[in-house]
Amino acid sequence: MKIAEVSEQYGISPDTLRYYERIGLILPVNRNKNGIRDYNEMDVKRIEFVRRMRSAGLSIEALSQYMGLLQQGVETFEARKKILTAQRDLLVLRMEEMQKSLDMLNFKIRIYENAELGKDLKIAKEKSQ
Amino acid sequence: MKIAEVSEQYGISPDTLRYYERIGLILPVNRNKNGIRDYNEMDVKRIEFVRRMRSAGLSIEALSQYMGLLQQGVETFEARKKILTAQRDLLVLRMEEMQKSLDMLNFKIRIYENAELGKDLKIAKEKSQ
DNA sequence: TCTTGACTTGGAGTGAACTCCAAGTGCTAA
DNA sequence: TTAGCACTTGGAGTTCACTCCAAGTCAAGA
Repeated sequence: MKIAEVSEQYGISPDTLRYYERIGLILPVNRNKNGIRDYNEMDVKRIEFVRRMRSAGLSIEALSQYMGLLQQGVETFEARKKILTAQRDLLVLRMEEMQKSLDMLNFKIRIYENAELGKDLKIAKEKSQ
Repeated sequence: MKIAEVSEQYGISPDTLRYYERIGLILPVNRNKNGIRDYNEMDVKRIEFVRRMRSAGLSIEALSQYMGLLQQGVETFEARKKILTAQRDLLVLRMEEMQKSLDMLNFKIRIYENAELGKDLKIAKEKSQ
């Protein structure tokens, strides 16, 4: 799979994909005889994971750490789990915060709706007189 | 209320509070005779709102727009509601994305937990022989 | 054969949101 | 009255995460 296809499939620009490789967030991708990147299934799976996690707000730093450990075999299991659970806990906190903000937004929106209703009622009242 | 107290209370640095004022995200705050900012209840309420919304990921741009309209009286009700509902919808989308990421994270964590369990079982098995 | 287009590289540039800094002012406590 | 501290300002610097650029290579199609 070439960079353009991967880019298309996951909505990550080729520049970003190369950037991820450059900073070590994803492993160096195999090249064909012309030096063109040829992403294999494993690469693509990892990119999918990274995309998901980035879209949830995980930092590149945390992901880089995790992806690094992935390369170092079974003895890093515990460390990997630690990173993932820490990130999971952070994510849950962020979501709780967001829920509070959502409630606040909905509350305010309801106020605007009621205000409109009030206006309508006033208009209706005026018309009825 | 002085800037240090507001900063303390909402976990926003004095620099950030001044920055918000500078870019028009919050109104110019009244000063005492020495030119020191003296936040009133209204200021503080707005700061609280901004903090909540920023922590949920709303952009400063969207918030600035909204805060601007707040200053322009009743005829901006509709526009304000529009901004808030648009932001609410964005927020809901983000939260849905995050939920998917959370599911994925939990799934991976469970794998690590099971792997550990497997290791334990293997050890137990070795011991029993 | 020539052009087109996708790719390569290293490095520079961008935008959002802060964060820091230097120089200065003015209350307060010793 | 002098030291210390919290504040003021405008502007510069930082961080994160891309995003763009110039110059070059290569292969396939007209």
